[in-house]
Amino acid sequence: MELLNSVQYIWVEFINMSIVDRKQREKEEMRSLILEAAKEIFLEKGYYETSMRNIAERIEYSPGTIYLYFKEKDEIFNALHEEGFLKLFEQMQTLQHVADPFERLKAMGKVYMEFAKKNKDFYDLMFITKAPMNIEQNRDKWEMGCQSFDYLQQVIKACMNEGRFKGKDLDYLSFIIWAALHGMCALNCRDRLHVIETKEPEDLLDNGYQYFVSMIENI
Amino acid sequence: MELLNSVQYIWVEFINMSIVDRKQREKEEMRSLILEAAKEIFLEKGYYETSMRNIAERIEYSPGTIYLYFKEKDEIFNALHEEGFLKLFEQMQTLQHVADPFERLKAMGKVYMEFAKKNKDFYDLMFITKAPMNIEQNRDKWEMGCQSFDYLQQVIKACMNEGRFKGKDLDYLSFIIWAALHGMCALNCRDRLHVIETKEPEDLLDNGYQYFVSMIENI
Amino acid sequence: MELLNSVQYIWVEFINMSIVDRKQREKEEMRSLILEAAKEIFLEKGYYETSMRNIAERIEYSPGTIYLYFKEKDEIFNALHEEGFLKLFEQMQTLQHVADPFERLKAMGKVYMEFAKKNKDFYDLMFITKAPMNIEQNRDKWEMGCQSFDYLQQVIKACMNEGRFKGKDLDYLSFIIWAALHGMCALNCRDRLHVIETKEPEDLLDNGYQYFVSMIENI
Amino acid sequence: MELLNSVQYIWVEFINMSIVDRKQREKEEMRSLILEAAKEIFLEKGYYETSMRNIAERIEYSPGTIYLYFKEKDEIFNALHEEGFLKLFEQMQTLQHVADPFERLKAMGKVYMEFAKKNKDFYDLMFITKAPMNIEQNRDKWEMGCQSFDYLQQVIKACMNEGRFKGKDLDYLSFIIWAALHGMCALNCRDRLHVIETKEPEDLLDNGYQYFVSMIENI
DNA sequence: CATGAATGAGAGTTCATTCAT
DNA sequence: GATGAATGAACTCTCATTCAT
Repeated sequence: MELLNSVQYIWVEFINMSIVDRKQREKEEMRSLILEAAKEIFLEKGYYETSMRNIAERIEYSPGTIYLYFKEKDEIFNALHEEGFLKLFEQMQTLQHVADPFERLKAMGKVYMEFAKKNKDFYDLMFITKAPMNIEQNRDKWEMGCQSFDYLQQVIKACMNEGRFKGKDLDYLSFIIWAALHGMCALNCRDRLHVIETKEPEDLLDNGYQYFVSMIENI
Repeated sequence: MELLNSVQYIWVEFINMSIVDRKQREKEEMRSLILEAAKEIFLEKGYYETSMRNIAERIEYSPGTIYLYFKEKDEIFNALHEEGFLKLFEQMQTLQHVADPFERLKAMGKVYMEFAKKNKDFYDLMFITKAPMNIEQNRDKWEMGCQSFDYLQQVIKACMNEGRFKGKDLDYLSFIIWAALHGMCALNCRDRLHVIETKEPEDLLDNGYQYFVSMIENI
Repeated sequence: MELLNSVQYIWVEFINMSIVDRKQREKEEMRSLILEAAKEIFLEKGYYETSMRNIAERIEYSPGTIYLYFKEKDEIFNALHEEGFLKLFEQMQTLQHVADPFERLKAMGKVYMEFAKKNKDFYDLMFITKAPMNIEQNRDKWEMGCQSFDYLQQVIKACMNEGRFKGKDLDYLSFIIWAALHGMCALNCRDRLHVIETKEPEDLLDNGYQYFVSMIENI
Repeated sequence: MELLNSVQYIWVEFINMSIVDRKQREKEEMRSLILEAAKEIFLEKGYYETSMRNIAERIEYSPGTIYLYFKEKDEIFNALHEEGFLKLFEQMQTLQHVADPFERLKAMGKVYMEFAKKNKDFYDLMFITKAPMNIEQNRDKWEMGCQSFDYLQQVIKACMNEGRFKGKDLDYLSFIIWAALHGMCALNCRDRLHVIETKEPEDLLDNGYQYFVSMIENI
């Protein structure tokens, strides 16, 4: 009898666990659903034209529902912002095995540009959008941006330790490298590449990267 | 009698002409007045804080009046967009006396960056903002952008004719040059330079330009 | 000819004046319309249940229209508050010819109660409602309340100067006199008089006033 | 066999009864828990800041749960209203040993005012708030108010039987007495005592009571 | 030509209440 | 019995735009 009770108890616990799990999972799924919709609309219309109502309509829920998952509009954008950086970090992880620092630097540039090409929405949000965020969120936001930049600087420093970029200042150098990449990505994000009518955007970005490499090799 | 009629007719026509002229002139003046006000507010507060009411208040007319001169809000911003390009063109004019094409290219870069530094909001509107504009307006917009780019390409071509940038493709080269400059300006415009905590934005831009020069000298 | 011009000028001025006047008048009328509606709804439902939408619906205008006449919800209530006090002051004016201070005090009580009986809505707003108002508005609000109370105190002081209310403190005395009147008015305003089932509210107030008089005669 | 069945039946009934009892008891406990939380929040923040969610959070149940014990928000406030009267009654109980009716009347006034001072929000709810309650609830509400008033009248009648308040009408007299007390309490509740800048609210209420006593002694 | 009153649509947000689980 | 996700209606307030005058 006692054994039976024990078994029953464990069984019930197991059931409960799986219910809790499912709820948890559903909650996560809903958050993702909202974030996905927000991201889409954001890309289409920009920060200011993206409304809570828009997002709610797209996912076919009532506006109030969103507030069960996010405290306020900015929290959504903050979450997207973070998600974007995590995604970028993740893709940068693949470069850990590249031993030579300059090779790694070039590979980073490639990864960065590929990310920007494939995730225009995220890229826009992370590096272009000027959204009014409250202080606390802003700090977090900067933190991820700073981390990214710090990582770039470490790699460039490693290059310098190996004798590259002689006589250059780390900050200025990092800045122009980042800016050159960002310039290409940003022009693409905001559809300015059509100005160059004789080449396709895709083509421009790919060859732009090659020229970028040639630039940092000779600077 | 007939002669008299003819004379009268011509006279009246003349009068009418001058009235039409005056009306035309006044119309232009009013448009300028509105644009000026819109520009001021826009430069102070940015696109989304600039409302038709704001503009009307500043010029001390009623909101409705603006609609007699501009079909809609975006038409005003389109006009500002144009004004921005004219301003940039104008500043580029000062370089006409620079004979050596490479010197001119470098000077252009400087002018471009100074413009972006001193007119953050114009620059934003011209090269970053993804404004909700209708097709017709968009065409005009592209035109000015294309003109700018064409001019850049001409100068680069002149450099190539002098033996610079051997083996490079004009389009790709123009693109990376533009992108590098734009990258720096855009990061500044959207307040991303604070990520680099050890240097001031002003300083970064100035030295970034120097490194940019060094890059295009060695590419 | 000059005379004619002068006459024309005056005539046109006259016309313009009357147009300006009419506009002014219409503006005032609209404000009154809004205030009237707000007052009604306020009396029916109280401060918190009175919404801008309610008010707009009642006057059959769009919600936005109200904002052309009042900056925000509280401004409406502030205006009503002020209007109420002005009305009360006005009715108090009729007592200026009452020379004897005690007679005037009693008359004031009567006027006060009549005001409360006939303007339950205003009275409620002025002396019962606890609305969240911003500081600036609050000061104005208190000012009118203080003025009222000061006036009451002056009259009571005059009575004391004539030998009445011997040995009493002016503040406490003023307070209990005001409170006794307010108590009757407030119970009426919030429909508590039905608790006394054997008398009609009207009757209670009238005779309550008589008993009040008898109280202050003998205190 | 039949006997056995009977016994079984009774036994089962007994068991059921006790289950029903327990359920009943638990239900009561839950109601109390909710009311207690509602009261706390209500006393802290007032009616309009008290939301069903607040209450649910405080007792660590879900909002839906509350609806198993109360049909709607107002039912909770009705219950609180009742509790307020019970509390007041209870405090009045302490006066049962005061034999002399006039002494008791004066003591009642003191208790009433102390209650209002110490339980501003209860007092507000009981005697000032114009709550949006349905008819049935309203009847209950009146009942308690009427009981209170009846009790006051009984005491005053006893005074009259002893020769006090000669020639006065019971209803009018009860009314003015109640009103005088209520006036002081209500002005305090709704923060109007600050109008009297030279005295503290506490002080005003205490001395106001003394003057009230002096009034009913001499009426 | 100019007005300015008015609108309608929409913004972010809150909350009492319901209901499938 | 309890949950908590979801809703729908409400809130205050803003703004581009229209239109009778």
